[in-house]
Amino acid sequence: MIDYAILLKENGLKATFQRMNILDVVEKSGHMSVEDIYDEVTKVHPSLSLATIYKNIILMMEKGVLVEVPIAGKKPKYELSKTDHIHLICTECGDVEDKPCVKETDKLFHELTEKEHFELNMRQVNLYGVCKSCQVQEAS
Amino acid sequence: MIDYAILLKENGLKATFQRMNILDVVEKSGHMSVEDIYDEVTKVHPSLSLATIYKNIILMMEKGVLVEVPIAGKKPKYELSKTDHIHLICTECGDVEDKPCVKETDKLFHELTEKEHFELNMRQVNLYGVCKSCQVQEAS
DNA sequence: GTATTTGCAAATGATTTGCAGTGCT
DNA sequence: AGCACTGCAAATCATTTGCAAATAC
Repeated sequence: MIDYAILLKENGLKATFQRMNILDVVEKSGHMSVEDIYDEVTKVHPSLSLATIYKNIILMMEKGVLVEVPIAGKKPKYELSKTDHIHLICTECGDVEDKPCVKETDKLFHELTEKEHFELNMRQVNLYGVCKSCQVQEAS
Repeated sequence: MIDYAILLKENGLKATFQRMNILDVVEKSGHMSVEDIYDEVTKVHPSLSLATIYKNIILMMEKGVLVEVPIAGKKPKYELSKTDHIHLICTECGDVEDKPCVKETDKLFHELTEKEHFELNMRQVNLYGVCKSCQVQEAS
């Protein structure tokens, strides 16, 4: 369990009820769109406005608390900043799952960018396909 | 030089002047946003409407002629469908460059998804950082 | 107490849609 | 000739902004 108040203050942001709620639902679900966040948070905190969510996503991204996960053909999702990982994205149900980064892959990316004199700051690996449970449903 | 008329017909689309112009500018530039495409194409074909670009991007994506490249914090870009590759994305100038896929990486992704019983259809690897020429400019 | 943040409502911007006219095959 | 495609204008949807009231520290 993460202490969002500390996380926010460490990053120079006031620990408001709204922000802690946003982080809470994002952490629980893993990956959420703006709409998803709004729907979830308003269950607990019905007066929270969409504008506040937009403002805070931008702010928390600037401070490095949240990261945007862009997805081909869909609205982006947001996740808490964490160690590098791979996204398995189901094109049927839209679910996003994290998998630990493969060490060798990492090394290859570094070699590639070094050769190009490209200063590498962030990696995003998206693997699109059909997840196990959607395959089962298709079969029926 | 690609024959866009054939490419379109092979994919069940009529070879209109507009579509060929869109494919032409995308192929030349490599990666373009909707806005970029509009600006370029209207130089040659001033009456082409934004609506037509939107409609055709969607259609050509459905037919597998174009692919969307989602980019964290920016509008997506579009590219011609081609063999798998890695994107080096400069966060300064926005430029996107293709690099050939690393074979070992590919294998690792397959192993990972097989273990998960995830049916892998498409990979997108985005490496974000600062390109060589932007580093030079920053130094000055 | 003060600076930040929130929520509302309005403004902007991006994308989509409907439809009459046009063009590909 | 016939159906698919285009371009326009209007409609819709997503995101941003300005500002007065509320809140964290």
